[in-house]
Amino acid sequence: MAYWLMKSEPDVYSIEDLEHDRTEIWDGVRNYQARNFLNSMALGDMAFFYHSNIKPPGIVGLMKVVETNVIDPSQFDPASKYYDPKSSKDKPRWHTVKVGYLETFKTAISLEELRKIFSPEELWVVRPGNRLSVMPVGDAVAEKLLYKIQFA
DNA sequence: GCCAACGTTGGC
DNA sequence: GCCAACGTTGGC
Repeated sequence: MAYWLMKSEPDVYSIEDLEHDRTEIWDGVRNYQARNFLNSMALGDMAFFYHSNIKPPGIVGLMKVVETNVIDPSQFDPASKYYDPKSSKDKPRWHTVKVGYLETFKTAISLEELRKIFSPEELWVVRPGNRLSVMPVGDAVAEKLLYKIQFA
């Protein structure tokens, strides 16, 4: 089982929204590196939910992958901001996963805190200028995070 | 609101 | 295939 970190702007979709919806297709990723990570996810993988573009940004909860190889429906929807006219139904460009809500942490772990605990090599989200919205999290890093949350 | 980082696009 | 222009992300 692998761990991931997935970013979302809470104005667009927050952990509270996911708690309400229980499961949701993680749509709108339009970056190939991020998509490749989505493609390599397996059932039961865990993902940290990261709130971006908010004060303070940080990890706010945990979710799990409940369905893999989901074709992102927004790529075919001309009304969607994620519409991709270059994608076709026979050859969809954008696959994603469906995630399920697990928990919202009592205390979020802010980016500032993450920078104190982890090096940029350990955790990509603390890399300066990092813009990737889906990234792997190493087992050791994930365990540290989960341990920290337990005693927060 | 600013701006650095950086991915994508398109002209050549 | 190069690279300048452009657009987006996301922290501050």
